[in-house]
Amino acid sequence: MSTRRAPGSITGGGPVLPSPRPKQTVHSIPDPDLMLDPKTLRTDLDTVAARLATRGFALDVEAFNHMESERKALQVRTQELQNERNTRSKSIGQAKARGEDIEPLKAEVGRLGDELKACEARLAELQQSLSDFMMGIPNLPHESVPVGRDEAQNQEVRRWGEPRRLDFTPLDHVDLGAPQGWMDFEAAAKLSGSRFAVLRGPMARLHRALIQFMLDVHTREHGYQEVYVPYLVNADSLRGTGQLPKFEADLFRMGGDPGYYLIPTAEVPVTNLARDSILDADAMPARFVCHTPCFRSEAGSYGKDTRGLIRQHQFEKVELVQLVRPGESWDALEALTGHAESILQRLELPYRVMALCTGDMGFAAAKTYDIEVWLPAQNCYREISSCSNFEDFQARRLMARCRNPETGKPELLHTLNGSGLAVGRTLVALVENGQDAQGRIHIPSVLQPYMGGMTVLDPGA
RNA sequence: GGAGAGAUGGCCGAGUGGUCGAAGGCGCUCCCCUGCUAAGGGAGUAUGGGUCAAAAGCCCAUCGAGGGUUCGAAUCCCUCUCUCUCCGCCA
Repeated sequence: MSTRRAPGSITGGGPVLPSPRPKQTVHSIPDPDLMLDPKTLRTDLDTVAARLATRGFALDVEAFNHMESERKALQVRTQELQNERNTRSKSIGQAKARGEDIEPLKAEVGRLGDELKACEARLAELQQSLSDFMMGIPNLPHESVPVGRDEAQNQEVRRWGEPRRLDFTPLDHVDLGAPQGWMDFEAAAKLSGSRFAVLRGPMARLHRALIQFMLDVHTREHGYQEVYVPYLVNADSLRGTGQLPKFEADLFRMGGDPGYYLIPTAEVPVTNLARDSILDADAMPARFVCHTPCFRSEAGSYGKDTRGLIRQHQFEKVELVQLVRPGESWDALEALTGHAESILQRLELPYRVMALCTGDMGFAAAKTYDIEVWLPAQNCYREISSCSNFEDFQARRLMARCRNPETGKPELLHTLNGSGLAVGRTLVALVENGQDAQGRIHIPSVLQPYMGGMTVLDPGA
């Protein structure tokens, strides 16, 4: 994952684990793992192209049509040949059982095999190209998404809280934390390099308190089930949520054979819980909350946010993930965004909610709200959470389905996720918004129980 | 890390080259019978894909994954993954 959006979503649901129950297999003739619905693509290509254009994605309609018509002809022919081989082989078996001479029959079917092999090979190749092509197509934006080219066209949806009026010049979190040794970037640079941090004493505790607080709110009040997951995942999982193949440069990859990747967000392991499975309707809206470290290479962000905790190779995040029935995901997105907002409200941190425009959304999202928190030292709002509905885009890659209780048939579920919240950035906001003229940092009351009753971080104490 | 065993449908479990997408049992659904309950009888019960405007139908694929042998593979060969047992080591 990179700097910007990562897929995420939320949906309502009891704190019930999906009971994955694997099952699956597909193959032989590779079914392309697609992102958009292949049927829509075939039947309504022009509309799709037009909607993608609003995101600045130029769909090569001609290339698609070309591959698709060839695929169709080839697949039909291949299946015909397979059918013929099957029936003839079957009759050979019967002839043999009757004690007839089967040599001539064998020779005949053998000839058939050559064409079949060629067809299968070409079809596999073509399916692969088609799959690669489709894997590169981003999701269709929802109609409510503002059309725009970049960040500047994002729309503010609402604002909560008033930035505090200060009668002194606010310090940023580095100036507030580093002199005390609460934040130590030099030590981190020695241990690892740039874009790492060491926290000490009360700051480390405050950081931990935030995590506990967020998990408690989401599990107790918002109906999420807490999950603990691996921080190293395989390539299949990253493909499922869309980080691969396009964004490999944003990831840390481990050496060795399995080639594990460090997770860039808990979205990857948590959403992949549903991979290759069919969830029962009664498990259905499934809501998960998960605290993990996140690792991002931040390739291409040289010189950006180099100071402080804002952009790190390693940071903690509490992630909200929802798996919902299609048709419920838009309500779920609003709910999930509200769950993330409620953390900021309780922490008394002013924020605003932005609807990302078509050009600024992540690859897999149908719609994304960014929540931006007020940072007095920067005198602006900065992203602290990104909440997205992916509809069935991720689910199609994941083969994540749920059973429709009416029809009894499996159907693709919808995935959502959002940060609830990014812990490092929340710490930054807390420190900067909570400062006073003496450089003390006031702890919001909801956090005090997690700090042993401490009400203030005092550099003099 | 060493030694061995295994992976089949929602579950259990047959199946070592041919009519097996897969016996049988369990579970589940529907129907019949039965004044409740219990018992009994019958039918159905995987997933993905193609063709089609769509449905039906037809067809293809799937017995952990990938490759190979063969006219034909759940069954034979190779590679990989995962699970279990024992030993060692560790948190």
